[in-house]
Amino acid sequence: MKNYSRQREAILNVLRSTDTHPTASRIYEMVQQSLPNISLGTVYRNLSALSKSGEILSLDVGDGFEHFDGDISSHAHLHCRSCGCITDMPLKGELIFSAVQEYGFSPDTLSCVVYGICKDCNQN
Amino acid sequence: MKNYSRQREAILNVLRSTDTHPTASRIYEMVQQSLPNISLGTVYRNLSALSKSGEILSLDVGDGFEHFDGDISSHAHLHCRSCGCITDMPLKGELIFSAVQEYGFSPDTLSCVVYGICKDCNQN
DNA sequence: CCCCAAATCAGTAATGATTACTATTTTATT
DNA sequence: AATAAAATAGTAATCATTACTGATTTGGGG
Repeated sequence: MKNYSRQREAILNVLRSTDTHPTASRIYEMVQQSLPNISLGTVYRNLSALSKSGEILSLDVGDGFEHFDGDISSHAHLHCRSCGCITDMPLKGELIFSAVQEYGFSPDTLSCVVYGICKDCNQN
Repeated sequence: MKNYSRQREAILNVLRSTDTHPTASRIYEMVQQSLPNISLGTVYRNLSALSKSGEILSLDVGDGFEHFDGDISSHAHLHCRSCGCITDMPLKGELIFSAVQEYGFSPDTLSCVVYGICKDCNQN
């Protein structure tokens, strides 16, 4: 049996059933629908544990909030300076990873954030 | 005449004469050597202005601190999980930028952070 | 089924990087 | 020199995140 608490399962479920990149407090709100008594500290603690174990990704786009991503496949993030949205884009990390190794650096994770204006904001 | 204050000039000089990626409070310490009475708020305000105007880069590696970079040429950052150092690596952004545009996204800045273990930490 | 120890929790308090505020000083122009 | 606008030093406030504490849950024997 997995050594997961109900709380941790619920957090993981929330993250795996969205393609948004919610913050801790947004995740807190979403998990409250199935576990009304969960505490914010529990959300933070489990997000930290899941991130450390590699089951989820932590993402920092410089807006003052830590964002989380249940999709750990290799992809880049497009962050809109206007509306703040974060969208995914496939990205092969091999090229960058091999270049990195020439520096004696052993890579484990790649975080690629492109800043700009998203499609919707461009049209409005 | 540039509408730069002495304080802003000093901050820019500090950033352009190092290849480290200092935090605001480290920059504060460094600038104090030439301007002992500068205040931390002034450092933050000018870093924010310089970053907005594109003269410097703001960099977030997820260690809880905002880092700043006086080198605005296209390059990736290698962040060591062991010692916390940040080193530069040349990176052509064209490939990623052109892919991004297929999403209707207008890119202006690319932030690429590779996490792992640096050369020195690998040897110790 | 019951006990126990380890893990996790809910709730709250503390932390600390960053931002906001205010009275003063500097700067640019006339 | 006078004036108005901009920037500053110093301090107070903000708020996302982390730490803490006593209670609850969990799993493994006996």
